[in-house]
Amino acid sequence: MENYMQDAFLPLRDVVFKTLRQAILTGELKPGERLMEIHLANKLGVSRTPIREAIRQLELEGLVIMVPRKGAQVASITEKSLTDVLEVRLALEKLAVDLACRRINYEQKERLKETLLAFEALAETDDAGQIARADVAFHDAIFDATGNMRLGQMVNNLAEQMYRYRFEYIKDRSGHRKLVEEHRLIYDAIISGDVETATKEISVHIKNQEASIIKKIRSEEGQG
Amino acid sequence: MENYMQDAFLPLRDVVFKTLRQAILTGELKPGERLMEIHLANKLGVSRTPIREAIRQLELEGLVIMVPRKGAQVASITEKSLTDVLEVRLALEKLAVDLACRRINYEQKERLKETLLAFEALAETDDAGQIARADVAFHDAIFDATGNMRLGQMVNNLAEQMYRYRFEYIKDRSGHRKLVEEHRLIYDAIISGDVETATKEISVHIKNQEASIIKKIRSEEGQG
DNA sequence: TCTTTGTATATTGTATGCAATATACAGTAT
DNA sequence: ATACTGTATATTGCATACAATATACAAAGA
Repeated sequence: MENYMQDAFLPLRDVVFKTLRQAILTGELKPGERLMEIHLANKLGVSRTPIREAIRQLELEGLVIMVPRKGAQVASITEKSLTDVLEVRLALEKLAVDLACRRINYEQKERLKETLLAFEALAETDDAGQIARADVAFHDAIFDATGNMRLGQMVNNLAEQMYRYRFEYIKDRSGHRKLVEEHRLIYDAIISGDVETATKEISVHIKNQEASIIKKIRSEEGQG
Repeated sequence: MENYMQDAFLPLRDVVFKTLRQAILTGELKPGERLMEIHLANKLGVSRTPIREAIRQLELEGLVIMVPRKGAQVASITEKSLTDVLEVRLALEKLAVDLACRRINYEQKERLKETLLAFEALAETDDAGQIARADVAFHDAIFDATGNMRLGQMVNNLAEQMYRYRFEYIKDRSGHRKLVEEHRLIYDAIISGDVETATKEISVHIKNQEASIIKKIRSEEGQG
């Protein structure tokens, strides 16, 4: 936790922000858990000021919720909040592939192909972390092709809020073949400029994720 | 009344945040202008701490940009950043009217009608501030009908980034008739559940705004 | 026993002090 | 005159002290 030397050039508030975000997304900090400033400051070896500023950012990202005079706690994901987020995310992912179909250039096609092949190769392995990163890289290549950076930022922010459950649909290898197939269909559609197929396939892709995450949430509610 | 009580207990950082945002959106603080903590603290009669926290929020909202160790300055809107934002906003506004068509209930229809009539009445006047608020109320009623709060938040955040130019298409009374007509078409489509017409008309509505804002930006660039 | 109230403690909200860094400007050398 | 450099100033980054408020818990009364 105290190894922020590697990012020594960054402001402490950003280091703290990244540290806390990571802790939330990996489940080290669990939904509902309170984020107490003094405690975190001691743990990370900094003062309360950068902790406070980091918590404010996390709030804006939707990862924590703040109650005035009571402090912050890790946001808990309800099925409703998840479907709300996914409803918006689906619309933006569709927009992204639509724009990508129309605007992608040669270099971007090359890069998209690289990320696709990297993902396919990693899908044969069991390294869930690497697979997750390759998945992000593929989608980032699509956003890059849209030429609209803000769109990519917004979708990444929405996607981040369900990273806590991302491993669920990556863990079981039976799903890998399906993921690879979905990516391939999206890729082919974008390369050939087929807007209709691209938006249809990205919808399938997102909805499959939604289904597996909701399944996970329900099972957690069942036992919790 | 409730609002008054809440405002009285609102943390200073939120008061400062609202104050600075208002100053930016009204043009009192101009693009490129530096936001210096001590200066603002003296001006608003508070310490630097709530100023800092407010500036961080403004950064996350895209209204200011921060340079490490140099401070914050009011974000300047380029034509590219504006079209990027509007591209995303259009997709989300379409999603909103789509969902509203399918999900709106009786009370929400009543409220939507009220906001429509209020806007139509105010469009006859010259009070640009009131007209702007009525416009926001109408769109908020649509978001309310979607049942997806997050969608409304996100669109409002995007819309906020062009409030600086909002008065441009409200000021000239010749445009009022067009605005009223557009609202009416959107309203009718939502009430009758006509998804196709609703999304088409909201597109027209947004694109008209885009055109007038871009016109304004270009004229500013010309003289500035 | 249950409720209420008072008090001690914990925690956040705000102000301020100090250190690190950037900026501005004068003075000097070329 | 111009470029460079050193110093003073301005400004942010971080830490800490103090104030305001919420929380927990115990004691007292119904």
